[in-house]
Amino acid sequence: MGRPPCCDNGVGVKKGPWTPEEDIVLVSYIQQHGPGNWRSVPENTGLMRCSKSCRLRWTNYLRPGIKRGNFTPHEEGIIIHLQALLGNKWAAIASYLPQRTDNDIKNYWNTHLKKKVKRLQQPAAAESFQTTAAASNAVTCSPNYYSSSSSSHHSLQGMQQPMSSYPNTACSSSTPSNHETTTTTGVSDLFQTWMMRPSPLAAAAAAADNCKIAMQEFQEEQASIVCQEQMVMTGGGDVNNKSSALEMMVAPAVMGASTATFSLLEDWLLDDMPGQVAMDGLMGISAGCCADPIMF
DNA sequence: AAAGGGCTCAACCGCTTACCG
DNA sequence: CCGGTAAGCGGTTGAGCCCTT
Repeated sequence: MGRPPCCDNGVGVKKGPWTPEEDIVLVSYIQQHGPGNWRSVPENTGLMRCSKSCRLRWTNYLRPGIKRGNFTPHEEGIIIHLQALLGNKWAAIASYLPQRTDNDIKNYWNTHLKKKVKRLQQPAAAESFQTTAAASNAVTCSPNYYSSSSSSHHSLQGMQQPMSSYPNTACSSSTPSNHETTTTTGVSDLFQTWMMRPSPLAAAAAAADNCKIAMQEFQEEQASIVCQEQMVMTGGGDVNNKSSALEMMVAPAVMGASTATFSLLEDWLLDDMPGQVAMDGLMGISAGCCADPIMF
C-alpha cells in the first residue's frame, strides 16, 4: 500500500559474485546505519544489488563473528542431532552455533553430513564407524583439545537456549522468528535429553560415551566465544579469517576510529591473498584494545 | 600436461511469515 | 480484516577449484 515495489525485479540489478569494492560499500554503510532496513541499502549506497542480495551477503559472509570451514566433530554432532530433531530448519540449527551461518550449515550438511549419516544408517557400516568415532573421540575429547575453553565458569545455558538469545551477540541477524524460538526452546529439552542419553547416531557422530563431556566443553567454548565476540565488538580480539577480520574492522570504526580502519579494510578486501598485511595492521590496532586475545 | 568428472560454496530463486497502513 | 511489501528461510544452481586418470 503505497510502498514502492521491491528492487528484486528491477532493471539493471547486478547479480553474481560480489566484488571487494561492493563489500567495502556495504560494510561501510552498515557501519554507519547498522544491519536492517535492507531495502534502503541499495538506494543509499548506489549498489546495483537487490536488498535480498545485500542482506544475504552481510549475513552469510560479511557479518562479524562468522567462522568458516573446519567444522569440528562436536559441531558435526550437534548439526546431525539438531537436524534429526528439527529437520532442515537451518536457521534454528544455526542459532545453536552462533559462529556458523544457516547457509554454511546447510551446505555442510548437503555436501558432507548427509552422506555420512546415510552411510551410518546402513547397519554394516555403523559398527565400523562407531569404532572409528570412538578413536576419534579419544582425540577430540582429550583435555588439551580445546585450547580456548580455559574459562571454566561460563553458564551452561548455551545448549538450553538458542545462542541468539544472548544479548549483543553478532548473530542477531539470523535470530529465529518467534515460533522458531519457541520450537527450538522445546527442542532444547530434547537436545538436553539427547545429551544425557546418547543415541547410536550420537555415538557415530561424536562418540557416545564421552559425549556429555564433549558437549559441556563445547558449551563452555561457545559461551567463551560469545564473551569474546562482545570483547571484539568493543575493539579487542584476534583474527583468523575474513569475517573475523571484518569484525575487527567494523568494531573500532563504530567506536570512531573509522578512517584508519577503513583504509585497512580496503587493503584487506582488495588484496588477492586474504589480507595478511591488513591483518598485521589490525593486530597492531587491536593490540592496545584487548589484553586477552582470542586463541581459536 | 591436459581433460573431465566430482566437489564446494556463494549466490539466487521462490515460498512463507511478519508487519504495516 | 485486507492487501501489499519487506524480511526471513530453505531449496537449488552454477562457477570455479581440485583430484584423478
